[in-house]
Amino acid sequence: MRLSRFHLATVKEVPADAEIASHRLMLRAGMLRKHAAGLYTWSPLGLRVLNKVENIVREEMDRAGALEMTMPTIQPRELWDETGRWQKFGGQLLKIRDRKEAEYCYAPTAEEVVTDFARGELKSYKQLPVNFYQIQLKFRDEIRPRFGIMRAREFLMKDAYSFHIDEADLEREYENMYAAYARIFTRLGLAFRAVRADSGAIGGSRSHEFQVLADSGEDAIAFSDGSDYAANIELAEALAPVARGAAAETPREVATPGSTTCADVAALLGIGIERTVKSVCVIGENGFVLALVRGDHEVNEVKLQKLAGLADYRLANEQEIVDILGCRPGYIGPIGPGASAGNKIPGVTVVADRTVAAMHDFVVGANRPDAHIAGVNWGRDFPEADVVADIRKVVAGDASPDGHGTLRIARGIEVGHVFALGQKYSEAMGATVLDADGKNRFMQMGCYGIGVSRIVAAAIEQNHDVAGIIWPEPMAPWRVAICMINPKNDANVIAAAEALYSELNDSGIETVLDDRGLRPGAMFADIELIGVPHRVVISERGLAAGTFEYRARRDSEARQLGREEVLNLVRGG
RNA sequence: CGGGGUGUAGCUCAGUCUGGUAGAGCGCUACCUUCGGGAGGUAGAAGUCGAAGGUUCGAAUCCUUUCUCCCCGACCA
Repeated sequence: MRLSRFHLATVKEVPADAEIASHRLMLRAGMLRKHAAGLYTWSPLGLRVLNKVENIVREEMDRAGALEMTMPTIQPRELWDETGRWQKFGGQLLKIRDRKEAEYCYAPTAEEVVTDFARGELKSYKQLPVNFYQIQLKFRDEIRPRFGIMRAREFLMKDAYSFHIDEADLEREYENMYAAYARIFTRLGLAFRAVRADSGAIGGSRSHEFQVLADSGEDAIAFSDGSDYAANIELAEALAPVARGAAAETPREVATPGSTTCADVAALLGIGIERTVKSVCVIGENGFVLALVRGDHEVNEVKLQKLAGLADYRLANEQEIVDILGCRPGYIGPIGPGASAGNKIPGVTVVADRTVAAMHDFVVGANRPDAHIAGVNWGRDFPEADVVADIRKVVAGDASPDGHGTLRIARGIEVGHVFALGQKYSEAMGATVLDADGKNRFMQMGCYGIGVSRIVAAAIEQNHDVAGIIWPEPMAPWRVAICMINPKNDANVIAAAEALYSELNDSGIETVLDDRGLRPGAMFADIELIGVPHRVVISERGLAAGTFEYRARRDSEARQLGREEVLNLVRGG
């Protein structure tokens, strides 16, 4: 490609609200232009990169035996009613009507359509297993699109769906896809980690997310320093602590005016925050629930949702708290007015984190303004909790759930997800095949997603410097850039550049020739910003000395080298 | 969904409080000088000031309505 014929549209300034590196750099490099919240045009430069990612994903999916196809982006309501997801998917589902007022949605995913396809096509176990996939735009009406293409509303996704006669074969394909994903992200040159993920209310057998490690990631992941354990923090188990210690103190009310947080109370009393307990008020199916975690811990919403009656819980508002506990937030606790073992607070279910259930001689809110009670103990000063469960987020330093090592916390960008669905969709939609005994059986299903467009942003988060993007070679728009210095002054510069350009392209190395006639500084700035891995500079000076200048994007200095040396470097990678 | 902010030239933003008829930098066009790290000069083109309504002799500026985009927030009591 000659840059004079390409639409390279770099800019120096970007909107102040582009906050993370990948968003800023994609805008500055002219890869993206926004039209509305979460809706972007991919420029020719952006698309070159996106296509690189897409092709690697396609190659590895094909290699893993999956079959590419394409399904409609506009999908009829009837199919979504079969699984109940027309309602359950919520506000992220974009619903539209045609001229006859018939209802459709723009696909956020394609389980319904692929299952509809499969139940029509697949009649015998002999046709199984099979794995269908597509690479296609999806639309999810995100509450808050942000970070450019990282969390856009319209995005490019590879979605695959596999069908099996039994769980064992689903398990085999799950492993197959897991391995294919690892190959894809390795080939793309990304630092990633596969982590156990929440399988949600769907109740599938297993689920793993592939997370690209980056401080700007929206997900938190926990991993052990002593084993290969890694999980999304939503899922990571906090191990049950050792048995509760014996009560040593007696309860005493302490005045804590203005101290509404555990940290405030601990500081006021001169004790460690790990001796305080935090009370969170939520409303579940069966009414008011007081969830207790240690003062320095946080409630894990996903874990809490899994408890009976809390699937659709919400936080209580201040009025509800006052009505039930007779006290405003800040001084809430599990102790009723009488402070005795038999004294339950009417209408309140107490759910204690396992860590809290093992505490003794601790501090809780008094359910009276400006007061806490210190030195309290379970079963003596108030009843044992109605439910004891793991409801807290793990923190760095917790023991690893597999018993080996301690946990650390890192941030990640979810770029892939593999999921064993089981029979959720095949049952809901009646997708059966005849087995070897001539009996109808619901197919076992798996689904496997990759955020193709998100990978582009994630790669930039991991690979950039002050000058711009540093593409991993497999996704670079071009492998080599040739820059000419003052070509107008010396026809030999043009001749040498053209010759090298032809030779590289002819040998299959994607090369861009900067023939725009810019001054060197502007030219170098552009080539660095768009992240081309190898740069060759051809100048009158260099030709006189019989050398080209070579610099890899990650190098700090350029080198003057002979033509053959440059060719070897550029080819060798 | 709640709270806050924003909208002026292709881009980034001043100007709005205190009403008087449109500005800067970058980019773009032409020419001159430059030419190894985003050059300098000269001359230009370019905006129904988000939209609608109102107040006023006069509105980017004040008032009302509405839309857009952005940020913060479930909350840790």
